Amino acid sequence: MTEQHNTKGRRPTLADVAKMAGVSKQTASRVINRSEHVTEETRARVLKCIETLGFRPSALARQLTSGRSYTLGVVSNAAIGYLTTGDAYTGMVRQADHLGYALLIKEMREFSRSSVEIMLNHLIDRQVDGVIWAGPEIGDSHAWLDDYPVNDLPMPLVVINARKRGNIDTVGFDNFQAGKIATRHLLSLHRHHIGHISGPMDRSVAQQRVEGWRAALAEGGQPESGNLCVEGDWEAPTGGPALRRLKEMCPELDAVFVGSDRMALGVLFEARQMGLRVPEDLAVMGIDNDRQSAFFSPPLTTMHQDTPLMAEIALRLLVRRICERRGEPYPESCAVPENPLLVHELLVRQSTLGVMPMP
Amino acid sequence: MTEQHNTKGRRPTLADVAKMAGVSKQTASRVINRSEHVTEETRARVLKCIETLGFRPSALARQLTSGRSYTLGVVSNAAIGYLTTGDAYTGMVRQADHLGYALLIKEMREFSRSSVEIMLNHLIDRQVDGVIWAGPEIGDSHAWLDDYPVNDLPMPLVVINARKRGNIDTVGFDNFQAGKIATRHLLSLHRHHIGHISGPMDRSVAQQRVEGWRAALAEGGQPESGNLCVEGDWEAPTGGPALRRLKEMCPELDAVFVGSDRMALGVLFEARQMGLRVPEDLAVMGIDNDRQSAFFSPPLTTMHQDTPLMAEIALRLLVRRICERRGEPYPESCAVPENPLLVHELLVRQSTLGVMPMP
DNA sequence: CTGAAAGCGCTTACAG
DNA sequence: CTGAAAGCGCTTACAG
Repeated sequence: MTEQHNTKGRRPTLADVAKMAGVSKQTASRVINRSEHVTEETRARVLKCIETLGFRPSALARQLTSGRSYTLGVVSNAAIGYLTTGDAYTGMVRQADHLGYALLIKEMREFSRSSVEIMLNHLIDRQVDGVIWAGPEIGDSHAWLDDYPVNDLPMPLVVINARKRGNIDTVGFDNFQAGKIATRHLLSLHRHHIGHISGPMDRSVAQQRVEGWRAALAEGGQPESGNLCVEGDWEAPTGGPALRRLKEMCPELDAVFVGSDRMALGVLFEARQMGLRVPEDLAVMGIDNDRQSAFFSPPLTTMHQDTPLMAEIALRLLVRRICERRGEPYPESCAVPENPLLVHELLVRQSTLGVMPMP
Repeated sequence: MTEQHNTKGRRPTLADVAKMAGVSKQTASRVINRSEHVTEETRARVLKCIETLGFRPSALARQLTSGRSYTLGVVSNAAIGYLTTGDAYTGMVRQADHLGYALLIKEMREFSRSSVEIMLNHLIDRQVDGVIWAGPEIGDSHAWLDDYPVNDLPMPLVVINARKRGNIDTVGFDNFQAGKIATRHLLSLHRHHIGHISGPMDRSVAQQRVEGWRAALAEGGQPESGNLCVEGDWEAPTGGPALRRLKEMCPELDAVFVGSDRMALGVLFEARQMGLRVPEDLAVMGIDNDRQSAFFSPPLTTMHQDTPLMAEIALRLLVRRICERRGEPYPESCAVPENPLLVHELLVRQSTLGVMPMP
């Protein structure tokens, strides 16, 4: 049975155990917390009582007295972070479970200073041991970090998916580098008019990918292509119209680096409508490596992004910080670098290469 | 500032407020909890002290004494439920936020009776107000519900994404009906060899979709097609091989109802390889309405499934149950039906219809 | 090794 | 309308 009840009809408490075992609550507590200083005999007796009473300590009471909740706050923005957030949850939940923490999920829609404070206060009031700030960086959504005394917070905080700032722990991808590598790949195919379809330009991720693309163009001696940029919204429907705009701007367009695989799907769709052969007339590559892009038509060259891994690393870093603050040793698995910047991996498929991969 | 400190250097407590205002803790508490029985004058004085001290009540202490945590436990299986779970989170987080609850996420990998009990005990120990059992039904993962005294749990529980059983609150989709409607659509196109590619057959969702497909075939006078079923794993890579199998089993195959949009993408890919025209030679339809399927090649006919909505409804039902147990009125928005069974919507696109939708 | 006391920060009866 | 006391179920010093 899940619930044992004592004579009073409530859950058994430590006091019940102590009474039954004929010891003090303190000693019973020692047994539960595996303290050394208990006779083997006493321990056995107490354990037996715990067993027969079906006693389990109240996590709440423990949290209140010990100041440790084994709960991590996750602040996200489900409405906007949608896909990436979903993938990130996978990694965080898995790792939290592994390290013995529960995740307390809260959502934010608005990023004013006062909203941020309300959110942090909520988490402080619930005494979470640490916080992962997981909403995507939109406009100045993360500006508060610049002048907020983050180190005065009662718990450590790790930011994911945002630009690095100051000495605030941040875990994310090197989107600048990713944009560069993607564009270099297109350059290596001897394309001379390499356009870009970006995500929303108020997103730091989108900005960094654009910057990487421009840097590679300059490096490759084609800085003039740097104007061939049209803004999308990450989703498939904006891919097609953006492609048409690019074609208008530059009829010789022979390659496009698309800021997300989803928009790239829209581009491939529109290219077909326009009678453009991919990759012969137009090389197309995406970024993110959605799990379906290998089956696009043609299969999409992209940059693989391991979002669950990123989230796992963020969680480990957070646990490391928690332990450090309390002067405890941290689990070996939490020995991650201080400011990990993950890299995407180039995945070449038919949409740029034009030959079938081996079956 | 987030943190105000009293002279002792800790967060101010109710006692600090009471002392400063020259009232009892009880009265201070009344002000915080908006009790009627306080003089306007006293209230003002206490509020002022709260303000200057920067006092905020400890959520933990309140939970311990009031027996209410405004936290909902969500038990999922991120590793397996991946996409659906991600979409469901979106709805749950949004609705929880709206109703003033936080979500405590826990993951399960294994579904033995003892694992289930450990999980429930964890949640009980943390005094969650209610639980959403969100892992997908795999094999006998939900068998424990058949003989578990769910009503003896200290909190209400709502199951999503699983077969309805007994008087346990369940929220989900009518996958049987969805399979039927999908197949009827193919029948209406005068297809005579309608195959099916299912999800993993140990999943109740996959089973129900198969059953719906068979029921429609029987109803349409083509029961013999009921053998044309090949099992996939929900993901794109299994779609192609499954299509080849079906073609071997029945060279006249002229339509296929695919158990997920992702597998359907694999099917479309393979159909191209095989030189089959879609929909002329083979009508293809999926189910789920992934956000990209409108841009497949050709755009995929599918059944729209509003997973976030399902999750929202589950959360509302749970909050309703919580309030009912405590004899409190529940928010108007929580007046959902007792056992909502959501329906998919048929979305006809080119992969079955063969004409371009209006632009 | 073990225990009596105080405390975590609130709320819930019970009085007045 | 207001308050003194007890209690929620533990843990943390402090003694012995």
